[in-house]
Amino acid sequence: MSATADDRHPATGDLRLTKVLAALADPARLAMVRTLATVGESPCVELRQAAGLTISQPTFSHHQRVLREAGVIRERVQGPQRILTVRREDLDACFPGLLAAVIHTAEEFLSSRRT
Amino acid sequence: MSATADDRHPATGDLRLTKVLAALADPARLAMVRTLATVGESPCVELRQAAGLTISQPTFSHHQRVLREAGVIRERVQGPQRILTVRREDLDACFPGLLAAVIHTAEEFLSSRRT
DNA sequence: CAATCTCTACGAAGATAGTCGATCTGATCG
DNA sequence: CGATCAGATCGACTATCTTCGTAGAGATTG
Repeated sequence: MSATADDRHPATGDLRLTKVLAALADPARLAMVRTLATVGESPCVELRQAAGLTISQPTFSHHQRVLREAGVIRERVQGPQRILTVRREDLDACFPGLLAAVIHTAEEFLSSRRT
Repeated sequence: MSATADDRHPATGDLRLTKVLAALADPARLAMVRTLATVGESPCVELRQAAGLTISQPTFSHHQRVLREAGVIRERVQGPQRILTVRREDLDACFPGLLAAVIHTAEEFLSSRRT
């Protein structure tokens, strides 16, 4: 409906809260988003390492897809690799405060060892 | 570990973000929480109506259980019925801003007809 | 005690999600 | 072109979730 849609990423106006929450309601994906929000942007391989995930590459790719289709992250092709970023502005526009709350809590997770 | 646990409700310190997000990542449960946050408290039957849910009574009871076990709502026995409330303080203590973000968005949902 | 009202608990059936190994595509570099 | 590196896609398997009808448990009312 609005901008940003390119067949792989949902438009900003098409984001749905239940989908975003479902996308974030997984330890692996939460770690991905939290790490991505911290480092700004990152290609898949590096993110998988940086997030400390021990999952297989196809599984990572699956989670990446869930996050992308929910509108949480964006993919940018750069040479042979995909650069991932969090769709901060779009998420803040649709669900004000949500991302901040999730990320802030997620950071506390790191230090308090709760998952 | 901390207070509030009574075998049915998790203690405040035991709340997990992924569980809370998963509990909220369902249209029916989201409607329950949003409505409950608005009316303050309500027994099951009234909440089911107020939230505009067309699900069966056992299904409602199931969702109610998911929310309770995630620590999102609290049940208080009053005569033959259970009074439900949102665990605002506990949620705000563990995940600052999360509940507000979800509820605020949910209210916009009502008027903009997006689900 | 019987009836009723409010919910819980118990399967069961169908759908969805997470995981992986194997394979494929697409870009880059000799 | 051949090799390689970065990911995507394809089944397949398992586990969990959603939903319901039926039945049960606890409180209140006659």
